[in-house]
Amino acid sequence: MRVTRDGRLERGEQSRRLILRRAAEIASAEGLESLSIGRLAGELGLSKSGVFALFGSKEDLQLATVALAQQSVVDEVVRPALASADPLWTLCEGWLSYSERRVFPGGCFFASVRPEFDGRPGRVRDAIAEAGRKQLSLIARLARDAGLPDPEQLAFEVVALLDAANAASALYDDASAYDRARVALRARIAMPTGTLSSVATPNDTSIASAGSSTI
Amino acid sequence: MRVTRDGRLERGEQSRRLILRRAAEIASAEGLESLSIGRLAGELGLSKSGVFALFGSKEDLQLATVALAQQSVVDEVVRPALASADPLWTLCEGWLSYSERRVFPGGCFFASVRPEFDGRPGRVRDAIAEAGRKQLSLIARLARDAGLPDPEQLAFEVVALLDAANAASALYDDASAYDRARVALRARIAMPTGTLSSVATPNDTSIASAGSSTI
DNA sequence: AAACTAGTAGCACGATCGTTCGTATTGTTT
DNA sequence: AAACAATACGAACGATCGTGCTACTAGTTT
Repeated sequence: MRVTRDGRLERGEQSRRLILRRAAEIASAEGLESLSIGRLAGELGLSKSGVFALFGSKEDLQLATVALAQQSVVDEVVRPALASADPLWTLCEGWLSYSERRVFPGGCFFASVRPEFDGRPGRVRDAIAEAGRKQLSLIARLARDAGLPDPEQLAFEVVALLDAANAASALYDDASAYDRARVALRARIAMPTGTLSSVATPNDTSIASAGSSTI
Repeated sequence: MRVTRDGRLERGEQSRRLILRRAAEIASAEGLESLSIGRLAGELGLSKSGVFALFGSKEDLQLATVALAQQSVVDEVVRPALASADPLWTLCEGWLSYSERRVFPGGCFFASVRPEFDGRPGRVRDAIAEAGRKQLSLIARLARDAGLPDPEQLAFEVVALLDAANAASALYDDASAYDRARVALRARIAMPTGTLSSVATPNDTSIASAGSSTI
């Protein structure tokens, strides 16, 4: 048994994190295919073969990038929402803020890479689709918990509004799209006016355990 | 003055059409950057330099591809809608059908290429953004003509639903997304039940004159 | 101290990229 | 007939792509 972490693995993980952070930035702005190993190495001052060896293949690098983005959304949006008093609204508002604050420079990572891969089969497409399905089912579950009618239909409409705000802000540099989305969302989701309860039980279900096998 | 068309130009236009049709197919499924001149030439049995010479540069090829896709949407969706009795609903239904029928194999061409270019400045991005703005303003105008309140807000929501249906069907192979969009659209747009009037005056305004300088 | 392991770099490979050049072919104009 | 114009091709360019191989360094295990 070892009481201290392996320094080599630790160094590797740190390098992977550095690379993946940059990879997610590039992918959110220009797509997962514009993400080249040589470019990553050049921008980070590393060797091409070194970056390659840390992931084994380009596809595995893309998969790890998707996993990082997913984890980022779970940590910064999903978990706080699940711990709030009005999870559905908090999730929507948190997601809009997440896109608006440009945590990734191109806005929502998944909105950027989705059209690129929805046409070609493979593990990357499957990972992206799985993330989207989780988002949809989570919203539907929260809508059902909130007693709203036809939760699946509502989830579809909510995701549509979120994505539209992200797309419009990215393409037109028009931040008012977020307000349009908020207006539409408010009309469909009951929103608390004066309740402020930041403490709640963070009951993590299946959502929080997502994509950590590669990193 | 010439009474007959120049045979050389005619041959060139035909080649350009052949190439652009294929280019739009590839781009709608895999993106405008996965569109390589060599690949186009190989799949069509042409020479790489020949394809290149017909457009002058890769960027001009991409611009011409965008223009072709835009013209296709105008011809198959916008024009029939403007000539119908209920333009707004006909536009939405026609657009959904256009995506669902897979006129382009990847679904909506613009939904596929938008995220790829919304992060990098250039003429291609400008062309895509301009097409999106035209779509938005057309829907808003039709909503205003129909007497619906807050046309700009409605246009935002309509486009959101259209895009979401297209995205879901492409990523999940789930055709029911189109029905979800129809349900949501029906709730927001008055739809005629028994009126059938296929004849109307096709008053083309600014929409029909789009993107024909390159071809 | 020796054996082993994970990360990192250098170099080279075949393939493909966009682009350029020279040239042949075909159609139009004079 | 000659001069010109547009399409089309083949070959080659420099650059970049993903990947494989070899060697070196640093950290762990025996």
